[in-house]
Amino acid sequence: MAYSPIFAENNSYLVSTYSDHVHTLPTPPRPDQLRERLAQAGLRATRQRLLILESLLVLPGHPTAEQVHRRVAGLEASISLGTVYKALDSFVEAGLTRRVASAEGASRRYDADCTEHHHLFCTDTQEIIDYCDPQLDALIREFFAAKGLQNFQPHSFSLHITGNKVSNG
Amino acid sequence: MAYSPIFAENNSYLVSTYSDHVHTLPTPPRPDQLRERLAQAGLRATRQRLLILESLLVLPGHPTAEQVHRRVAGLEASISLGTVYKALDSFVEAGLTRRVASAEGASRRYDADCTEHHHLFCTDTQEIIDYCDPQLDALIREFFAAKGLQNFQPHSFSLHITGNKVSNG
DNA sequence: TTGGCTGCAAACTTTTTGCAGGGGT
DNA sequence: ACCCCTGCAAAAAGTTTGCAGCCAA
Repeated sequence: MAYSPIFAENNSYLVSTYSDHVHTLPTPPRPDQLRERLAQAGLRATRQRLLILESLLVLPGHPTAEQVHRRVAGLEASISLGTVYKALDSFVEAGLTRRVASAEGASRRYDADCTEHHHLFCTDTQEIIDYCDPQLDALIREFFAAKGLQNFQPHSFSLHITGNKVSNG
Repeated sequence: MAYSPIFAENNSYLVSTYSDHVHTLPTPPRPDQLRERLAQAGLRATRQRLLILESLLVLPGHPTAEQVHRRVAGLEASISLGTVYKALDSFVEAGLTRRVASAEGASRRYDADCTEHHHLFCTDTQEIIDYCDPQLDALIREFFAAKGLQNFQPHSFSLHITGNKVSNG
């Protein structure tokens, strides 16, 4: 069973990573890797941005700007929430980060993982769980390759699976 | 080709209905049908709620509270935006309405269609297009029936397809 | 050195809340 | 008649913006 432990961020949403194939807990990336990613995106590697990007990669799940700010502020006392918003906007524009589609919750959520993946929404706990499955990806791509969509060219697919965790599935 | 005309609501998102199988433009429901739906949900059929529910069903796509309010206010001069919010909350809680997951846009969007369907996100026009395909539903359900998810019981699936409209797909 | 980035604070948008009064059942 | 629902307005929550100064390239 590939199921990660659950992390709590205050009393907000719980998030974890769920994959039938690989299970990778976020590994804190090395500073030079962060610099590299920022440089490739054409963004300056300031202290703040390094911490913001690292937080995005490290924080379990799909943090809000507020949550990113909380973590960064813990490491670097005086960072402004406005800076976090501006940085996240830049990241999204540069393709470094995605905004996550979610129906619940007031705040926008961000995901540093720009690779294709799916989401499990637990109705009980409000968790948003990442789900990776190349087999499923292939199935969907084959379906649309065979069937096609008139007048629409699909680029990426993300399946939203709503349900709830059970003790034994 | 089953492709509906596109509707504009001011200069906000364009929305239309897209289905490979059936193409139904929202038909204004009869008042007694609206009453029925509210009664079944255990909600009082006030003038305001009838108009709000009707607007949800009639407005093309996935309107925000603001958009619902604009339409209702056009028919019933003095309705409060707060009332729209409260009513929509009740509807969601009663299962009459869903909140739509979306990454873009500041405001929450609502969908009176609680049947299972999927969404096309056009990166060019920002449209959110409904997509119905029982064949796709079956494919996904079969996949998870066969493969299963450990520790998770799926209830519903919604595929988010990002791409863009083309003149000839 | 220079222009992008930061901090701060004000403004703005969206959503929630409290309460008195009205209308559905 | 009861009490859920509405209107109003204030407040809370979330996000954007403007500008002076700073710092990465």
